[in-house]
Amino acid sequence: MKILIIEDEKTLSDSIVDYLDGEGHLCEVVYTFEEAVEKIELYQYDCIVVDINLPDGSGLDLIRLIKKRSITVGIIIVSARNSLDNRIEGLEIGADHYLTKPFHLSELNAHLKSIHRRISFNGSNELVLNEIRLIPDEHRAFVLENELVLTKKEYELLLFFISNKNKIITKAGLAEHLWGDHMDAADSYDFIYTHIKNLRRELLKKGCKDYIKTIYGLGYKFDLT
Amino acid sequence: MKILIIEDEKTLSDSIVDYLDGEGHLCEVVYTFEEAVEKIELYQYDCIVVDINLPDGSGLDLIRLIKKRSITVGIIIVSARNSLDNRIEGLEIGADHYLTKPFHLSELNAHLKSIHRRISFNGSNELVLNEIRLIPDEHRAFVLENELVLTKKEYELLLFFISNKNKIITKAGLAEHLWGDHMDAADSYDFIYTHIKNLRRELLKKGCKDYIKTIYGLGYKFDLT
DNA sequence: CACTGATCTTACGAATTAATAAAGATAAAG
DNA sequence: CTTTATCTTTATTAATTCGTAAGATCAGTG
Repeated sequence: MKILIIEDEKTLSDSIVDYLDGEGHLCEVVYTFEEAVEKIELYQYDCIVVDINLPDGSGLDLIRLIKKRSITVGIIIVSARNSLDNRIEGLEIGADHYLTKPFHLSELNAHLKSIHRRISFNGSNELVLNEIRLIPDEHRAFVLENELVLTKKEYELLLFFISNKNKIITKAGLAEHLWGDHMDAADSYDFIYTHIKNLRRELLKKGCKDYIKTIYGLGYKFDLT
Repeated sequence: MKILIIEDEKTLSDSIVDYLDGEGHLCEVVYTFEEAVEKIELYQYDCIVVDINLPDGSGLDLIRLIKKRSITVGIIIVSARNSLDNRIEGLEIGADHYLTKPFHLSELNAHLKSIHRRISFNGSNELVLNEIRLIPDEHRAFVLENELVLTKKEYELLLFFISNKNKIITKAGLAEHLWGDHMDAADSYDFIYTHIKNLRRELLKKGCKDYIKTIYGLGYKFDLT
């Protein structure tokens, strides 16, 4: 999942990022209310983890903004205050979970999983698309009953394709989502060819139609039409 | 989209162009205030990306000029200065977004997308014209339920026709919008015939009426009357 | 109706972009 | 520390698109 962390205590945000990276998520961090607003308006995240006490504003206001703009994103509030008021207010305006500092990172992770389940598949814990079936919890993928043998990048690639089915995805867009924003324009995206090729081969090997269409000069499209 | 980049640091402008080309945009670059004024008065752009510090003037003045002339164009400011003043002034006089150097190209792209959304369609993300339907976000076009198979140029051509429906379009006008300023006045525009023909054939193949009327001696018209 | 210039059509080659394979680098596991 | 798996780079081959050129056709004009 792509997660935005809004937390001004650098020690905490660092350790969150470390942990979630290890869990296979892609994290970005901002330290202020203002930065958060900008990020949220420009990019799409699966989930945000937001501290209520920010140096230049309240996390609750950020949530209000998100709801006003009808942005769909999982929301986990983190706060030192443990007042019941805050908790209730947070959940009332649309947050999904509330964590009181200090908390165990595994708690955060559990909440994330619950959000993941909710957004990825409606209740079920599988993601089915024609003959393809993903079990994100377990990082596994099937074509009918055959399990695909995928590396992490290949799995992420497939997941990204599936969650953007029928849309054209540029190589830069792929790079941004799978490799984060640490890419330079000078870099070439040649390695993507390799991953695409490997994913295609594995899908084909397990008897899957080639849904990954190349859009010459632009990118790729996972085409189910 | 057709985008004018006004940035005197050649390294930066080059990498911007590279990136945006990859995203399917058409870019032109100028390096000075004066050149920018000239371009803006002569041609039409969907968006400009303007550095505030230009060798012969201020990007802010350029924006003022644009507003004074009531030219409609998306404006993204790029600046090394991070003073709040500049930012506020830029946005106040009518810029849409502000980027502080250094920035990631994906950020710029996100801003462009937001502008694109605003100008392309009012709320909806489809562009419907009789039996033709465009989804600019996805670079796709349909005739009723049949998807058209178009190359980049063909798609752009169709989009340009549609956004200038019922207007006469000269070959020079077409060349300017689809090929930018990389054309010499001495060049002939014969290659346009080929693209027009290919587009017509694909439209016809998918059962579309021939809306592209030839105006002998003048150009073309996408005629819906 | 024939002439002229504009437009259409077709086919081909250069340039760009993508796919593949294999080697090298990096990271994870034993 | 060694081994293994995964990721990235590099080089080669294949595919697609764009634009050119040349001939055919069409519209306007005297």
